[in-house]
Amino acid sequence: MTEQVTTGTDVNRMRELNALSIVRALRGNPPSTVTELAGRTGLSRPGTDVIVQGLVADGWLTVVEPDGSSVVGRPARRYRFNAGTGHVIGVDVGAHKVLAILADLDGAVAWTSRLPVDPGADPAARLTVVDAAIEECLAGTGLRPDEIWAITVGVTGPVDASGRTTLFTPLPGWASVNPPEHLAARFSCPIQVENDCKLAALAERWQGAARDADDIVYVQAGMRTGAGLIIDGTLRRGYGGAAGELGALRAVRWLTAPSHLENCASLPAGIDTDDAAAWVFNAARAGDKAARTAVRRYTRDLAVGTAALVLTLDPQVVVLGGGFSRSADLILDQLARELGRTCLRVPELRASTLGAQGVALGALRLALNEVDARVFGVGLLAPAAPRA
Amino acid sequence: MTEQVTTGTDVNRMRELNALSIVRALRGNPPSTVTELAGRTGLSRPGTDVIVQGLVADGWLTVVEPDGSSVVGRPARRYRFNAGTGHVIGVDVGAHKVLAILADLDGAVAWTSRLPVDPGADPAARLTVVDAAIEECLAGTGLRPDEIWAITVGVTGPVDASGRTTLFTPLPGWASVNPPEHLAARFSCPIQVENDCKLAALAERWQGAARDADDIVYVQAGMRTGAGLIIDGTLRRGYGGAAGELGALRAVRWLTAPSHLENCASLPAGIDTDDAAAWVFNAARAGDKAARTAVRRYTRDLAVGTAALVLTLDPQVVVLGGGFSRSADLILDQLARELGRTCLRVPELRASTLGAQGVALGALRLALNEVDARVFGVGLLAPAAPRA
DNA sequence: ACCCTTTTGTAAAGGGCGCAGCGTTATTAA
DNA sequence: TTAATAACGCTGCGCCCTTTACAAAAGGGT
Repeated sequence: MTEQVTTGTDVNRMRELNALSIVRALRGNPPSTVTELAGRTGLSRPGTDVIVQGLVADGWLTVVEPDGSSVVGRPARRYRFNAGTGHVIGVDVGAHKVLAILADLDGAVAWTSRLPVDPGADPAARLTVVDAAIEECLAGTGLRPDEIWAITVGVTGPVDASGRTTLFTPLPGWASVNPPEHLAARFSCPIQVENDCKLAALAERWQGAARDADDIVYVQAGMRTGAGLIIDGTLRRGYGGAAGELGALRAVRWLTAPSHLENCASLPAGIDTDDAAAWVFNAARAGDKAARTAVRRYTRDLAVGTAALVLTLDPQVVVLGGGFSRSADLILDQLARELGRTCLRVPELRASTLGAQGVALGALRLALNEVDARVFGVGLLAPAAPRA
Repeated sequence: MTEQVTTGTDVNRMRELNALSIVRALRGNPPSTVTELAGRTGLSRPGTDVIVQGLVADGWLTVVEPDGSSVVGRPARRYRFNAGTGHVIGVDVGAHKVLAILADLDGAVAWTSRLPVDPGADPAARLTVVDAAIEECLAGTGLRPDEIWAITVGVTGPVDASGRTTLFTPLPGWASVNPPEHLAARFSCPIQVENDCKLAALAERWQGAARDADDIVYVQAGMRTGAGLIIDGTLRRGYGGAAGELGALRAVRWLTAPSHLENCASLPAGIDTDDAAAWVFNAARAGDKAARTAVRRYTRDLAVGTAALVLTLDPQVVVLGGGFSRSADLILDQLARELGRTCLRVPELRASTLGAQGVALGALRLALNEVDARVFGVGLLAPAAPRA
């Protein structure tokens, strides 16, 4: 006997689907009237009204009493999706800082907390800073832990299905850490960990430079070089979560590319390693010969791996992000030329527009995706935090 | 005003969905009783019965009168999905041959036609052979053109959204040809063109070496080297249809890899170029030193691009196909070693099991996908050929 | 030969839902 | 004040699925 293959549609399920339909027609739109919702969903107006009343009773929707905006005729009540019913948190665990953002179900940011952390801090100390950043977000908004519906944490290095970074990570000692386990003590909602490049890619598609594209290669250009891939509108992780880790291949020269900047001949002594790249980019912009050469060599090496990604995936857009994307003006033109030499079809090249917030915003988006899948996926649940 | 976002579910649509549900629960299963279908779909037995009777009346299902297989109780009528209601054709347009396969909606092969074609034939001559191969399939099965529900044609070179191979193609003059336009004169069903590597990848997942995997890199190893990518269970084409064309990147050495075989020192004079590779593989298997070196060098170059694909996509399985996959025994071990050196996580390596039929079978699968999406996608239509 | 068990086939009753239609209500323009 | 407009809200209708019940068709045992 075969297992249950497809789920038949009951008459109750139909109403559930229609309720979901109405919520989806309202989310991301300004407050709407029942007539508008009926038009968008294709349902009849009386039917829509009944469902809307039910959603109001459940707390998903709230009434907005009519303002004077109607032209003629009886002014309609408008309904608004109650984005404040639930909240999510996205965290970026970087080498020098922890950035936590708290937002409602529409993704509207309610609080941001940025705390410094010592690059050499051990995992326990780093997790303590994560806790503190999250705590600040809760305190700032007055929310309780059980009012958080999902949390996503962004870290460097590939993340496997269990939320661990087993393969490697630049953060000291981090491989043995399991952040979901740590956070589960305080939060019972779904908690995910994801690679920072992948999250930044997600953010660029959500609110950044690639809002219009479904096939995106995001290249993180910084002291570490990485990539995040969005294919057919969805973030792709690969079977073991290591998709985009092309930098591990010696031949693509991503590992050594930043050394061109660090070893620039005209670099004055005494500049910190972390500031060297910025100095070289500025010098190149000012016309310094050696700096221009260093940037050219860096870009040439960056282009090797980028070309491999472009030829493999044929994306619509390549987004250049990471710390060096502030100097995209120095990189993009040459990158385009190099790609033009090697690629069959050169995609659009764009610079990231999100800056340092990219990873945290991507974490937010992934947390929202989790909520969407659980709460708005199959049927419409009562408004409450999903359990992990 | 926003456009219609989600489609509300009417009570009629519910029955449509349930009918679809039942068809899906029956397809790919042996003939089933109403009770079994009710169990699989979660619908009630009487309700299921009503829908099944409707599907029989529409011609989607046929009754199988009870045999003596029941153990106890009244023997049940069994129902069977009428796979013969429609048929699809998959065509592989190669340099030396055209292979056409005709199958029913279950993918059961009903006729195969393989016709030789001169490697130097111009596009018109090649299309004539395609027509002839299709004609043989129709004649062999006694089907009329309007009983074909979808056709897919596999060609070498990247295929863009319009079905043209504008970027490049190894077939002489082929860039200016639009096979769908040609076939549309005789067939009004949907006609697609797709790259041969992508189709072969599809076939390996359907009936070949990677039936269990959702993340697959298919590498076609032959006189031309190419790749097809299946990510999260779906064939990915890229924004311009050029996904997987990594071979165009000089640095990955796929273009020149076969030359190691062609230029093998121990190759006797007078051997045809097309047979050279096979000779070298045989010689290597027999212990010939120069041949073993040639194979080793070939595999080393093949591994460069394969590593790039694996690191980019982190697939579960890499399938080695193409003409050289007959000699996978000589290639796979070394390929695994090379990948182990460069990749974070080495996927399973498997040899293709479909041989020369791969591309045509993949074309068949893509045609079936088209039918599934159109006829079994949103609702259940009457059993008739969809229009292009 | 008969009855009992098991499972299928079929008919009738019941309930939920969305739709169409129409009267009611609230507001603006004249 | 009246007409026009558009949203609100109620009632009856039809459809679909479910539950319940009963008849029909086998096999097995007495």
